[in-house]
Amino acid sequence: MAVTIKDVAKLANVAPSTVSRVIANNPRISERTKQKVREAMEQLGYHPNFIARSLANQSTRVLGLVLPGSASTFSQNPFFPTVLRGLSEGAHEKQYALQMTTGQTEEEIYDGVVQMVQGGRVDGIILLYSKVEDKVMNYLKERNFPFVVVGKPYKFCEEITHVDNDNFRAAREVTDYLLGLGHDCIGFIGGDLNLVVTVERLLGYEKALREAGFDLRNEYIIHEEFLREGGREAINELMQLDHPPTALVVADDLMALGVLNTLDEMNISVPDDISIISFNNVLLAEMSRPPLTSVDINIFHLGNEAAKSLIQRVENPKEPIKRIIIPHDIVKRSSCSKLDKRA
Amino acid sequence: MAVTIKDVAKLANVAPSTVSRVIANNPRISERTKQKVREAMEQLGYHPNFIARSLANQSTRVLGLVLPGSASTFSQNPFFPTVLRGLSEGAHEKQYALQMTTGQTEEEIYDGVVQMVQGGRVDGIILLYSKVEDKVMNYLKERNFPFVVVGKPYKFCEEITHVDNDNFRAAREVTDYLLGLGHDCIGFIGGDLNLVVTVERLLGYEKALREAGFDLRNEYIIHEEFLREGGREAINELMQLDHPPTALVVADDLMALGVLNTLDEMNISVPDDISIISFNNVLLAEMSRPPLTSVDINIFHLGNEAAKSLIQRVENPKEPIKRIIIPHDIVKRSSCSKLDKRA
DNA sequence: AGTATAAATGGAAGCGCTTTTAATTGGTGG
DNA sequence: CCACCAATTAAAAGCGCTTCCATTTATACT
Repeated sequence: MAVTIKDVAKLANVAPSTVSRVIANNPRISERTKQKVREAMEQLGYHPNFIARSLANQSTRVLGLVLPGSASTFSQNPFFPTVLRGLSEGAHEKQYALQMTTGQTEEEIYDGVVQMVQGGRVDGIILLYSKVEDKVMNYLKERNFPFVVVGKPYKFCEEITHVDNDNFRAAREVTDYLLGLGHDCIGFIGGDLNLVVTVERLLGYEKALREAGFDLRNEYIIHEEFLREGGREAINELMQLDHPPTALVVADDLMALGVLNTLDEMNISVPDDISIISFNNVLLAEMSRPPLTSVDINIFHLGNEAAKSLIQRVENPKEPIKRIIIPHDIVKRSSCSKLDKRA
Repeated sequence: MAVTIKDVAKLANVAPSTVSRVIANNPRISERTKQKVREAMEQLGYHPNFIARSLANQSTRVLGLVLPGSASTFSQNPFFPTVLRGLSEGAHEKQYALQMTTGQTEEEIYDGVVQMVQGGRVDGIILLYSKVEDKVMNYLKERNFPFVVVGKPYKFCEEITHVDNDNFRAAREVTDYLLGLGHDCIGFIGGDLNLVVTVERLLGYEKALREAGFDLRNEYIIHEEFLREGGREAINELMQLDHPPTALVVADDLMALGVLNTLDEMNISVPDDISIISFNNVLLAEMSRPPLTSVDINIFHLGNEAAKSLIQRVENPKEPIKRIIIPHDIVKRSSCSKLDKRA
């Protein structure tokens, strides 16, 4: 059995309560006693037991993380480790630990969250995704358990603290940018429509086109998590149209890489034949050929702010609901060019 | 305050201890009582408090995860989310949760581990890297705290349960493969030499060359975490040699992508001018141009087995030390070709 | 000196659960 | 009809810590 507060107390000739106060650096204990107790702790190699402390305090200093189901893009997308780093640093600063739910199906994940919450394992929860109808989010909201979402909640946006980019605006800007380059046939390739981020980006794209006076063409919009096989055909179809798009807005760098790849096979050159702009600006955006023009969404900050604001909320339940928008910016590389009007 | 075991006991008209036994499904409780108690639990929406249980049991059912420092490759490498998925599924099966240490510097990470261990936060620890001299590993080994490492421990390999690929052999096979394609000038591009995996792969490469009767040429070996700028120059230098290599063994897909990119800029064609083979076979290996021939190391299994064997160890301290080798296989795509001897 | 007051520390209860030990019950067989 | 045993269930202690309340000790002020 490890050394406990009692052992320290005995050695230092004080009461356990005094030792506890020394740990908390309670001002009601004299410096002399503190010193004495600290020496005893040192000597015995004492480390406070977190579990016992948690039980007494009714607080664990642990934040729960909920990842989207395993099958999703996440499992290979560098987005993930990067937010995690942000979260991790934010949590560490305030001495919080991170714990993840594990589970493959949606149901398993939900159960995991319930366990975390009702089992008192965590003080707060971070949702690393935002889906259109999400059981987990509803549950947390109903119980009024402290949580933040990374992304924009589908509903009750004003009532849920979240940190997100302005994806709508970003998509508009990006589309405008392509428009500005002279493109008038612009396609959109997005991910899972159940994810709010996809929806937002799509809406921004549509808005920009409409504002510029263009009709939306359904054939120009492709949805799928088609990082692999699926993509090939989709792109193929797209390029077989009478007026194939001369530019594409792609909702994610990893997807864009797939698109790049497929286009190359089809002998379509980027950016000469078609321009591509994508989102996230992960490392590989810079390593692809051509390097991708991509919207840097500041993934690290997304995570970092999420952790920080959750902790605030946990430590002060009266903390008001917040919506934190992380700025984005377009990093121009070589995947977009002016439309050559000769065609 | 949440509903406790006492509330349930009161409602069911039994003692708290009985409720506890019902939770554990203790055979000493009659079916009739169990039923009664379960109904009460249901009615009150009772969920056991994990913290209290952990305190009483001296066991948390939480596994600690130690990631390499944030600056490392990890933060953008899809390796990470994939092992995590493997770990996560392995842990979930046995109802364990995962908790991460957070910390940027090596010192911070070490402190985090000590907190986890001495603070009784976790029952076991998984090291997601293996460095040449690792304070954390030494600490865990010394304390005889249950842990496994993903990768091969630098020292005490026989005394530490670990799960790894046979990277030495894989590198040899890969090099032999290139040799078999007629290449006789083969370069090696590796990551951080402090990581055991880099060393192993390098050794395998060297061994293969020596066995084939070639001298090792230092100019052919590049080390750096040069995913970005650094890489450019290194490759440049390499290709300026009198006899530039006609094939490269690259220690990681992400690196290989960078290399591919740089070579393209230099107008060197893969695989016509130079063949490339890399490791890990993450998704982007398949999405690069040309698609990379890569060693699939079964990242998911690496994580999965790590979780499973740690849990075994935790639940049975007498469990013998194990070394688990996950099989690898070379996935041939289009980045390697026979050497054209015309040159 | 004597009491009021503040400062410092000790004692004990309690956080929610498990587990050991004790008590109760209902059958059995002599 | 009662001692005796197995089967159930209850009571209480304990996990290591915090914190409320009580007690002691030092300091100040009449």
